[in-house]
Amino acid sequence: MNHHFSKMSIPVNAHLFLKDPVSSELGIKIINGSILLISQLGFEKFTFKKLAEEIETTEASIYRYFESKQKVILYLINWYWSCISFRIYMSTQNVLDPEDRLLKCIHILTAIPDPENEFVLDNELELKQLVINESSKVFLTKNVDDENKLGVFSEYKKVVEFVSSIILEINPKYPFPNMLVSTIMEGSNQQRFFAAHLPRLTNINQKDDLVESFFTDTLLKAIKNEK
Amino acid sequence: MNHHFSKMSIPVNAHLFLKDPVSSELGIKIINGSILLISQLGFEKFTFKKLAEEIETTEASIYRYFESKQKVILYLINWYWSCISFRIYMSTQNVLDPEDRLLKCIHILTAIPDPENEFVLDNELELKQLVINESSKVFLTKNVDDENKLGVFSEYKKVVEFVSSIILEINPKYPFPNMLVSTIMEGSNQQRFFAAHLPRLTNINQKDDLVESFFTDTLLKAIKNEK
DNA sequence: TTTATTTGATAGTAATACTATTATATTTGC
DNA sequence: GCAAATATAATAGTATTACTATCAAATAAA
Repeated sequence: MNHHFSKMSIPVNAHLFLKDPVSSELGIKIINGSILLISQLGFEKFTFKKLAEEIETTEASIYRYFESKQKVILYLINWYWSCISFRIYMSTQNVLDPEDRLLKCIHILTAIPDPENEFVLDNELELKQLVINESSKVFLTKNVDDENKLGVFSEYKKVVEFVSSIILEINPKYPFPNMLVSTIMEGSNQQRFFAAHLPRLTNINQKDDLVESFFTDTLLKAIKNEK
Repeated sequence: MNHHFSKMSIPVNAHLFLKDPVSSELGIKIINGSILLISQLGFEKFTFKKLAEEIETTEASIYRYFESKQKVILYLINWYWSCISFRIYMSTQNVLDPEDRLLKCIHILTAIPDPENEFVLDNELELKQLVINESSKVFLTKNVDDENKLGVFSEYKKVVEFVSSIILEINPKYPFPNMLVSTIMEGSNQQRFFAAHLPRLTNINQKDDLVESFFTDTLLKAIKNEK
């Protein structure tokens, strides 16, 4: 199942663009070109000049959509988290047992979705890879506080709080729900990066993907048992 | 207890500098100036020109010690992990019970050390803050693989493997020791960043520092219980 | 005190991250 | 169908960055 980027109304914070890129052909080309080039070059070496060449337009035209390359990557990451949020909503809606709901969330947060069997939006897999490789850089700047004021991270926070509330439903006395969830969300991406580049930091082998099992195991033990 | 940077023989990978900065006055000024400026400006806005102004030398002179600003920050982070490694070695040496040893490690990895009561090297606290704010950016580049080949991350890996081996001593069947340790090492820094800038992602309040308790709790539950 | 070695001063370059201006298409409203 | 609005392209320009190169002056080692 594949759904079109432009057709899905995944909301993205309007402070991130000057002109809504999904509103025009060129805008869509900017988005798709950015995903491609950031993945290829890494965010540091990604420039609007190279992007302009790639999609056959000019730097000046791109600047009419996005104020800076930081805003572009923030836009993409924002879109990705909106997308995760949407998937979590879809897959927990009709699930009564909170533990089942929690497992669905952990799956969405930690696994690489399988387009054969799962609902996957267009561009979602490429974006996940981009988030794994680049997203921390965007958090860890002197601008976080300003960007946070603009609501750039609210989608992310909503996910954390939604999953945390399920944890509290299961164990109302668990003292660290948000820390646990944000650790899992960031940790699972980090472990995938380590698996690819610094495998001695992980226990991941070629055969099976242990990321989801590890975090599921850790989470369930953490919230269930009293010390 | 405070010990001098230059006097301690904390080893740093020799591929990271052109000329050993601890071997000269200017070299030490480059290190200390870098710590200061990277903390103030963030790594992105840190430049050798600004550093040269700060420590009253020239860009060209700095380039005789370090090939690039990336190498400088890698040097600092490398030094930090050497330092952690040294502290872990010191504080576990004479501890027989593996669980006690593990708790000491987790303390060193997750807590902000207290210079009143603990052995703390000169610059260590500033460097810890720098690692919290900047270190992920240095991992997450297209150069990781090359840097990894030069052994830049070996100190980090050694810590992971040392702590993992204690976990396996306690529970030889635990399947994810390295993942657990690296998640804790990165996660604790990340949680401190979140606490300072995106507090809704954590459960940290002003009064007490929950980072160590959270990770200790999670770790002990993870390795002790069978599902 | 000669000779290395280290540092300083200065210059230069290609690339980056923009801003500004003007011209040319394209769309839309009437 | 045409003027008016809007979107895009083409081009130029700027300050800063991340270096490299050269040469002279200061300092330390033999």
